[in-house]
Amino acid sequence: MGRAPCCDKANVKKGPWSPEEDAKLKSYIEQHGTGGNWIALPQKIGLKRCGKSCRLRWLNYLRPNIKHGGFSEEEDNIICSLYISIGSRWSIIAAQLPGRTDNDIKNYWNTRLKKKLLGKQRKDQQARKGSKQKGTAGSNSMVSDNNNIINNSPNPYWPELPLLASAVQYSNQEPSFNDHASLRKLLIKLGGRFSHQPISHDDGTISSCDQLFPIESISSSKQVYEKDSAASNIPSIISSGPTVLASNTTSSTQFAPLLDHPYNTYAEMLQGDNNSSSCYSAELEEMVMYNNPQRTLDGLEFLYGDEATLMHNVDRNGGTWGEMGSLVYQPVANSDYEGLQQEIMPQESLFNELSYQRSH
DNA sequence: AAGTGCCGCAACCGCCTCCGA
DNA sequence: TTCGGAGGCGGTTGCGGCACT
Repeated sequence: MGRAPCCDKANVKKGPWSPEEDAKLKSYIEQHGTGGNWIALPQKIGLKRCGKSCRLRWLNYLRPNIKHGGFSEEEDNIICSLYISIGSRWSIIAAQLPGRTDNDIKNYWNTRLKKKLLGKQRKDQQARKGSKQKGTAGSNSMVSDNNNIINNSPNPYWPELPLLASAVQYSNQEPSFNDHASLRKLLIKLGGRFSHQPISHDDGTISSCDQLFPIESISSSKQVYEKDSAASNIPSIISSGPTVLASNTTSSTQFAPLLDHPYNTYAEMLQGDNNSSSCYSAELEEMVMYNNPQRTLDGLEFLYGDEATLMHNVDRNGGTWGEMGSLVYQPVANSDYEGLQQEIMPQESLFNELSYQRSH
């Protein structure tokens, strides 16, 4: 027994909208508004269209101040940053780009931005592999790629993200993510119930944590994360990896799911139970699904790294390949600057790529 | 000039959430 | 508390235009 259709499919026109239909819909809404009922609207104005179709047409094309195409560099940056932070929440991303619709941004991402980044990333990976073979000792490749940005940052513990620093300022428009505070406010607004939580460590110490957590996942994170399908109930704005959410405090940050993980930190998890290499990728994948069951970073698989690269990093660095996981997972407890550097690295890398693409 | 393949975009589909009865 | 309708959203599809052969 399927869901009842929202309209009579047989008597509804599909396909592209004609100028006449557009005009009818536009003039009616401009005069009377939607009346709070999209389903009834097409009958009122004599359109043989589904109410949902009318809504979509209005929101994406007919309403005033809609922009199409011509995405700016700032917009690219915002889209990428938010995609990394919250995944494919196009409506939320669109809300930060005045005049843009979620559909537009989604299309732009799928057809252009993703490919752009992917192409460059593959180049970089090949270059890295090449340089590793040459035996460039010790350093983490991602860190070395981005040392300049990090080292030039005024705050070594929380380097200003390029996006946040350069986010376009829209006057008289919706707030942009021009600072961490406003971003946090937005997330609170969107996600509702978040809390600042102290972190209890296994050694009995408690550290302040300025990360925002969904309250329900704090109080019962174990139960929540044991329910695979129910994991989607976790506000995914948090669960999908808001790296940019972390404040500029020097306190540790920790991701709620890890509180109940048998390992204290993600790095520890990687180091422990080192009995087979496959367990890393399996756990990685599982946690990706936990964090973002339906919204993995589609098209950004490169952010996880290919398995060869992954294993290579595990071997070389004794399991501290947090730079791979950090895009997908939350920052684990970090007390050292270098660790934090590694966590934010991939995001920096993306911005570098954007800049690179722009300049080539 | 015709055929073919690719790409981008508009629109649809179906699931999920919200809200009121 | 439950249920059903409507809105909202993200994923997917299909068509039209363009480039290439």
